[in-house]
Amino acid sequence: MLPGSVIRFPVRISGDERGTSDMAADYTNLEQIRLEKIEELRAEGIEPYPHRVERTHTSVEAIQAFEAVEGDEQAAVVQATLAGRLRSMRPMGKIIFAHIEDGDGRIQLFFRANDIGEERISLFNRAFDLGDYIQASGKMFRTRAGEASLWVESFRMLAKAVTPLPAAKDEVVDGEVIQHATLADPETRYRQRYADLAVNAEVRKIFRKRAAIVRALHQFMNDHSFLEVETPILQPIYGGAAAQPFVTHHNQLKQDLYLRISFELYLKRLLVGGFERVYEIGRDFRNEGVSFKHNPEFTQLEFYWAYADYNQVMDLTEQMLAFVADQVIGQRSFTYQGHEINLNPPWERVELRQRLAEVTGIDIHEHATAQSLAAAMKAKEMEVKPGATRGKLIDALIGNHLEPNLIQPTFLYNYPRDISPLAKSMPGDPQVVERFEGFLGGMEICNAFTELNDPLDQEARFLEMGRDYADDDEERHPMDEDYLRALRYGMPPNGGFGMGIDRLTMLFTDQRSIREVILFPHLRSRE
RNA sequence: GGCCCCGUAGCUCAACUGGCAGAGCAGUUGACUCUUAAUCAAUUGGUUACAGGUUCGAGUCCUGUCGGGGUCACCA
Repeated sequence: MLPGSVIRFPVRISGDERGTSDMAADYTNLEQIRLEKIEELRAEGIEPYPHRVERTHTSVEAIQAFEAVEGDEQAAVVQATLAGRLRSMRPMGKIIFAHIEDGDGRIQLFFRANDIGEERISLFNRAFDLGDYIQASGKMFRTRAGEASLWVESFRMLAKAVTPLPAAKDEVVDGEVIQHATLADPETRYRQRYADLAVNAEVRKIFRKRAAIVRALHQFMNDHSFLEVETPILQPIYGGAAAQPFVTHHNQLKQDLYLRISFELYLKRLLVGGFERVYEIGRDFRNEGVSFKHNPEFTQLEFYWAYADYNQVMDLTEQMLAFVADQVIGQRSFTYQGHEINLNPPWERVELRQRLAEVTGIDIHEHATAQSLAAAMKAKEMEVKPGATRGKLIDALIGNHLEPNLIQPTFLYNYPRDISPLAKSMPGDPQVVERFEGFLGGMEICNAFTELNDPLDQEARFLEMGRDYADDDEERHPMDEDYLRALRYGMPPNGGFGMGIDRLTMLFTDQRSIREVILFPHLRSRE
């Protein structure tokens, strides 16, 4: 908070004032009761939000330490101070069983009036609620029911929760927490992700796995001598992909800027500068519709590899995903939406033209123009968007007829030139470029090509885009003069690669919606 | 943006063709010294997303708005 800035304190509303102020929180009955408990604690000289914690063990550490010496008469008892959030309470008169949850897991606490006095038992029952953070000290032991637990000698409040967690009850069976009537409404789960995470352990698992995936990718790239770099998110000219950008504005410079739609053009400038292998993992922003596989901001890995071509990039892609699988799930195969997917190299490699002919009966080689291809598609009763370029028609064929059925790892290669303005043409066939896309689980997850490093050809491609795309087509690539200047200094032959990390995470976590693998997915604002 | 579905207690869900808005869990009160979805008894809690309309009567039917989900378009 900056000095001098205005801080607005929420005001507690009661009685007739309820609902008349737009500034204060509106407390529910349940919250009112807990606010009263806070006052009660303070009245008894207990601070409900103390500064310091004296944790000695996490839940898992305490149980492990206990089990290591359990049954050994000579060994010292395990004394532990634990901290965590109250997740269950089972008071039985003058004893209480409760579970707290910490970052590692759950552990049971056992309170007995004989040890801590009826006063403390009563305080716990009166003023402590599910969701509160507490600290408890005592000795580890095993209950008659067989659960390693903490026999509490003292406890204190660490942070009182005002709002109850949106969960009813949990059951632990064989170490797995089974949720009974927990927070399920997707809207609330995404808008209040903190509550979702607090209550749904399997959601936390998804994001741990996501972190493991990103970690594995960093490790793989670093191990293969790729230099991690950071390039601008705010760009005066956007490029590197066919997408609409977000526009923002720099006040002092009086300049409009775009949020990047890809890293490509900046990373390739670095190859001009002499780095041979560079990569970046970061956020792209695309001003487009949202869907189960599109979020306005998403995470990508891009790398550029000097002296390699798209065939070598295909090989590296196979190794990379096998490595990620090994690191993250310890095996090469996993289930995605009921399909068994195996990431063992090699992937199926099939030429785009051949697979399109097999599936649709249309040989794109026989249709050199958009008109001809559109006619062939119409003859098969396929929908054809008026004004689409040949490349866009082919793209539609891929999306509608190939992609959904590409469940097992598959590379489609050799793409039409006009939707690949940054890829190098095939020797002897200028209408086809050395480009491939990788598919998994019916989704495209990566895109790569032998990068175009001929500055004159690149300039021609930019001009082609300008000619073939209508002035108001927002996907039209703007001419990037500075990028062309960079290419004129000479860029080594190289293979480039881009992969969506969100979609990869969907696959590894068996999630159908991208919102399940993004902590705070974009939602329309309320009102 | 088009079309379809949805929005009821803190959470999960009921409420037949329009007829007194309910349950489980959570909460509150009480009982209970090895429970673990603890149990038992009692009990609080609602502008049925919002704004209109039709009707003697609307959670239910109609119109609009807001939000979500799905799908198509767009798009990786």
